[in-house]
Amino acid sequence: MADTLTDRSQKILEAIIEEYIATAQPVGSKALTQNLGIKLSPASVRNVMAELEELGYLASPHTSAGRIPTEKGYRFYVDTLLRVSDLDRQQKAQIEQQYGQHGLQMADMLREASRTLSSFSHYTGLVMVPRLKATIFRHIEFVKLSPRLVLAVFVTQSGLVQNKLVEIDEDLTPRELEQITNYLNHTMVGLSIQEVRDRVVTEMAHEKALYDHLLRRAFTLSSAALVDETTGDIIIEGTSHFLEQPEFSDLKCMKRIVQTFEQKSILIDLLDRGLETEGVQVIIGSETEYSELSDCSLITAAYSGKRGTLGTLGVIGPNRMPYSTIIPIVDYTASLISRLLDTDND
Amino acid sequence: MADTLTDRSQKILEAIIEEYIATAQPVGSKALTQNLGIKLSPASVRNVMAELEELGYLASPHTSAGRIPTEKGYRFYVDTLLRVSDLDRQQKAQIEQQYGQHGLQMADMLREASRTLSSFSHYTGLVMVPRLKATIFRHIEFVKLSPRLVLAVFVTQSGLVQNKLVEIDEDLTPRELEQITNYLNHTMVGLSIQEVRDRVVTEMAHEKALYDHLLRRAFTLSSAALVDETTGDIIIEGTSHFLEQPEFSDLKCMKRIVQTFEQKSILIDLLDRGLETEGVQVIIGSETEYSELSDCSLITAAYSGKRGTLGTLGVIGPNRMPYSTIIPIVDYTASLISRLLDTDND
DNA sequence: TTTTGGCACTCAAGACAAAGGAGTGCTAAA
DNA sequence: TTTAGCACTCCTTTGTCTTGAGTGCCAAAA
Repeated sequence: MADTLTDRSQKILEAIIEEYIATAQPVGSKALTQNLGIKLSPASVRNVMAELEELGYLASPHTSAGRIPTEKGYRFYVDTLLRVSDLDRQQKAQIEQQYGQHGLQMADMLREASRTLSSFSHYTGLVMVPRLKATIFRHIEFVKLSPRLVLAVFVTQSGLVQNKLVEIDEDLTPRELEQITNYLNHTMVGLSIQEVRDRVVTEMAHEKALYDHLLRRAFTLSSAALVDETTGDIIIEGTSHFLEQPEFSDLKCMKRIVQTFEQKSILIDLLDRGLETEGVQVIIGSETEYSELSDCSLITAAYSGKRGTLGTLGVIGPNRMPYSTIIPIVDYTASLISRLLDTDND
Repeated sequence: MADTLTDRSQKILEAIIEEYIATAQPVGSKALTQNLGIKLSPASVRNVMAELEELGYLASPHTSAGRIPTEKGYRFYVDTLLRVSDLDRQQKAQIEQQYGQHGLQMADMLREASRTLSSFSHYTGLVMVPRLKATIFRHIEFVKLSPRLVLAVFVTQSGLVQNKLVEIDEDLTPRELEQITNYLNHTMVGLSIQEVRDRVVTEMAHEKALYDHLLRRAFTLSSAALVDETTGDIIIEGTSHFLEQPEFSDLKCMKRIVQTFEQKSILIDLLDRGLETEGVQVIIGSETEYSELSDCSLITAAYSGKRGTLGTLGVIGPNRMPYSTIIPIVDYTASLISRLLDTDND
């Protein structure tokens, strides 16, 4: 019972998985020999199917139903059997078109990416908003809201605007605020947030800074403003596609998934995992390590700006997803976003 | 057959509606006389029920089921029968607590409001983000992203940050941008956006401005930056609560509603309607004038900042909603948000 | 005149049995 | 090694029957 499948077994497994993906119905031996390209008798196919079930690639819901793929089956399919083709020119153009018209503000672009992912895949689109940490300083501005409250508005290299309320201990005059702003904008521009933070830390340690009142305040303010919210954020579009999936017609199960989406934190964690990975990543069912999503799969890819990875995006749907069509969509969207972020502003 | 109901009819109608709201089951004559406070025989109740059905307040799904309220029934209930009590001290404290911990950035606060509305009502929370038009100028900042592209970052009185990409015809030096920024921030602070726009228009018409290069540019830039996006935005939380409602167990119908939510535009329109209304507004079923939402009701209220109404918020759920408990929640949340926006920054 | 008890009627929902069918596993023959 | 045949399983569908909740109406009671 070698773990390597014969060519024939693989062909049959592939046919079963693809048929199941298309129909959501257990696949029987007869269907395989009749409509799908299997040139064997049903009986032979049955033998192979029994073997595949033995090995854990298939399962049968009950005796007299056909077979459905297991997670292991999907995993093997994705790793070994699947050939993903590139999108053809027309599809690429269609996707690209979604972004063309817009004024292309960063946040809008990411939202549009999520929409596009959803509508082209017919599943749910996910886009992670870049972490502050991963971005590059372009501009910071402090707006005084009340004597002790300052709104820090921070613009990244790629045009993303983040803002944060900062409480301060001592009142600052508008003049002082302006000086601080100018100082920071001159010294920090072009640095990554990580570098900015390092700089602030080292300079603060430096004795000289302690004597310069203004400098000290500048550093205090900026370090408060640039604290990374550990939460991160994520743009989800097309949750309603889940309602189309027959596997989730059970309302209880459906609700658990939608609630998981609303809560976001789990999805953020899953998207985070793709940050360090090159290319498209597929997470199937329990590989998510969350029981809430044990029937869901994710297809993710990282996108990047000028200097390294900014975030990830992808699609989530049931395990039974047409991987061969969705993987290129995710892949292309990620590279498109990367390109747009790169060329847009320099 | 007068359209005015007798006292007795009203009592029975009220009991039926409240029972139906609680159980989602058609209400029969027996149940009314046994458990609910109706001191009549089932037969008498039946007579009244037949009459109420005749008048259009009730309907029967089929002969041998009880009665369920019609839209007209709910409308009469909300307008005439319903006595809403204030929230008690404890509930108010509980709601307030949700905002206490936060750093209370405007956007976060609105999101939190939507969450709170949803979790306290067990339905779906809606919060409309203030329209630019309704806000008051506090600060504007231009960040140059590329030679022809400027990011305008605009902070409102209440600390809401909006930003917008502006394309410009001619290159501006950082120095010029800074001057423009300073000029606008000095002259426009405290004005409503409407006033700022008026001002820009009149000044532009003024001959003098035409000769002042910088001034002209300042006005061009600011008018471009302050164009009101007609779209508006809305924060929706707790869509998953819809999955709990037995009336939407039909997936087809469920999906239509969730898609309507995702699209947002219809909800924006509905929330817009509450802008000019004082107090809590209830929109029942087909009063929405959207067939997609013909089985949904909204409870909305406007919230306001220092100077007049900023936006609306509310709850959407099935027609069968416990209006008596939700109306005070919406009402209190609206006033709480108004208070927070008022006191927070001055 | 209003209320109530009685009674026949309706209709959805649930239980049960029978039939149908899709698919399997196994065995023996090709 | 493949395939045809066959018994077996078990879900699904269909039809029938029963049950029960609730109604409408009528005649008697208040």
